[in-house]
Amino acid sequence: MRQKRITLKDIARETGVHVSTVSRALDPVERKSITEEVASRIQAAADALGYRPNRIAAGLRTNRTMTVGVMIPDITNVIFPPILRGIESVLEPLGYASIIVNTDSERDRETRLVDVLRDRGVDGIIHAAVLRSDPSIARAAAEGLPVVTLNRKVENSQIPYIINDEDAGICEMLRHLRDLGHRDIAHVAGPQDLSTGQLRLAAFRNAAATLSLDFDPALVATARRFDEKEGARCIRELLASGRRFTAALCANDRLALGAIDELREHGIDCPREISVTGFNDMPFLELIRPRLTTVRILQHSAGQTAATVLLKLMNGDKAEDIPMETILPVEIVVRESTARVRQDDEDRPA
Amino acid sequence: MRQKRITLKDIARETGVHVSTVSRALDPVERKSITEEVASRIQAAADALGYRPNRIAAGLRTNRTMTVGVMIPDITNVIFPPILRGIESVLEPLGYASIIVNTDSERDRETRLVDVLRDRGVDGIIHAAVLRSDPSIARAAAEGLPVVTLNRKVENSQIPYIINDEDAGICEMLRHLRDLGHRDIAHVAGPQDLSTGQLRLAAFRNAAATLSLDFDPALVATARRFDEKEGARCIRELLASGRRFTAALCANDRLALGAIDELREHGIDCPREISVTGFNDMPFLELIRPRLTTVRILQHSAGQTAATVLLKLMNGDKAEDIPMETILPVEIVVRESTARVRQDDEDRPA
DNA sequence: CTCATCTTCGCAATCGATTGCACAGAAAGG
DNA sequence: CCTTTCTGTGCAATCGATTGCGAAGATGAG
Repeated sequence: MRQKRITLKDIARETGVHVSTVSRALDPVERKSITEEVASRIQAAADALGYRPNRIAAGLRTNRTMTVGVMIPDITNVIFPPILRGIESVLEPLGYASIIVNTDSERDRETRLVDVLRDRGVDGIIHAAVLRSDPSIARAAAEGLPVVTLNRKVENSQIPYIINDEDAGICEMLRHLRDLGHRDIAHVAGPQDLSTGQLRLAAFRNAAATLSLDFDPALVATARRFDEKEGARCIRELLASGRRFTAALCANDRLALGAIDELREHGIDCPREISVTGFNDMPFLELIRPRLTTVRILQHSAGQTAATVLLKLMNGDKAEDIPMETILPVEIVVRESTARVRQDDEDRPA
Repeated sequence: MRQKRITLKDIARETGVHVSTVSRALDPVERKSITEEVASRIQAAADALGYRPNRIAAGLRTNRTMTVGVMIPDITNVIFPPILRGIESVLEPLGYASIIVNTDSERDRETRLVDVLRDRGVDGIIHAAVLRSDPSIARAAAEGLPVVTLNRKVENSQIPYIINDEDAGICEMLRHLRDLGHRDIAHVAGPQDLSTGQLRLAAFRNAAATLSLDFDPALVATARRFDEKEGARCIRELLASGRRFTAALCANDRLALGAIDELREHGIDCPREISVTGFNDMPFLELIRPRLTTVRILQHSAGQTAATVLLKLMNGDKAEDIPMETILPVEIVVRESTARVRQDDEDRPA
């Protein structure tokens, strides 16, 4: 049979004091307003009975559930689990638990899930979904719910955001390719309805300008999803266009892996004939040949940072203590999928 | 400013009825005990005001939170996210949310997290952790909390469990190797304090007997963790032992991948000289050469099944309607890492 | 037309913890 | 020794929804 829980009332009966006294004695901050002797007697009784506070009841009264909501597109996407561990690493020791929901990047799901989280009384939300617009989360934030976004910013809002320095990552990567002698560099862009896809394309364009490289719209192929199949399709498209290119900078690792596979199908060797780069540095990359040159993102610290900012928000810290924008550094990791452009390619006039 | 929530009381005031009437009108099952006209008036008011029930308050009264706890070793392990999606796919449509915790396979963490979940009043727990013993979860179940375990059973308990037919998987794989002419087959075993590691070693031994193959303890190397590095180390160990083997059946994919890499380091080709097999069929395997022959586990359906059984438990279904044991089928997927044993090897007398 | 039966709804208790306020007794000050 | 100020504890309301019970009012049977 289901054991009935020990409540404050039980302890009160046991120790002969009022439940409010018990409540105070067990609260670390209120405890000092209670005679030490009484407090420790209560503490002892609580321990003896195996008292465990009922967070539901406390939550009803205090309106704090010590729970946060985390919204991500899809947990099976390998970049998210490390983020979640990062979040957990700062929140869990403080007694917070998190409810994780997958939006599958569908707008109506996203809207519904925001409500689901609010109904459950979460104290705050970390929003790592990637749709480029979503009124529901903005509304929630406007109504006072602590919210931070990860990997993207919500326009026209006061929502703090944490992003990776993707601009710098793309730029460094492009510089790396340029330094290897590449001039005709294609971009396999991600879906343009996802913030990551759009941001990285913009970054690519900017980086080209910064490095005084030509930006040729014909050398941009846009994927419909972030997967290998689309990476392959984009490369086919680029190849079919007849435009010459010696390198392809892809908007993420999976696109790059698909691209390399497809090149191989066409008898084109990476990196000897065409260099390919990825983005994210997902796990297991070391095991796939050629080992992919990519941009490493600090997923774990991104999660930690998001959690830290959310905490400040939930604590009601002063606005000036809350960083509205956090840009995390990225680094390029050079492996085997990029190589110096071939002499005959390099010599041939553009 | 934080908007104050609409409560039943607000609707009651608005419609001129008692809050209990409102409560009933909004409850799909109680609704029929209310005049249709009143009910729809209340419904309209609720919609107009944008009423959202406070699950915390309901939870306090009913002692049901519509929340389940899910315990896994580590979310960054690629086999767990599909399980979680499977769980979600059955629970979420019914209004349940899940709190996911990572145990890191540490006993004290596991114990503590069970309490964390209970304090939050979860209605049930799906326990996919892998330690071979853990009194805390058994105690929770004994006290009446609905619990099901995934991937392992808890001895001496009435806890329903869902497992994959690993015995069959190992046996089929061994048969596959035997059919390819292999006779000297090594086993790279997983950690023996984890149920998966232990189960698969036992399965290997049984399968050898079933197939009348020799089981040579000297051809078993035991990994301390389920990762590539340990797979490599085990292969080194086997190679160093001087015992001859033409195939290595590994307890999971990562061990297998490490093994193949290490063989390559030693100038040994897989599959030409030594065949290697994995277990789990994790994502991205298709991208790694040689493509690994492995055992596919239905992670998603395992999650679904666990959730379904947990639901029955939480609904208080009759004991005979609750399957205590569910064994999910597995299938071997033959790719490139296994090949027929070489003639000279085959001919050479054992 | 009366009494029994049903429907429909209101009343109030309840879940367990928190917290503003009141009050009693002790310590302090004059 | 009496007032004033603390200090420690009790009292009771509160958070919002649920639900057993009872009381009107409606309906029906006789």
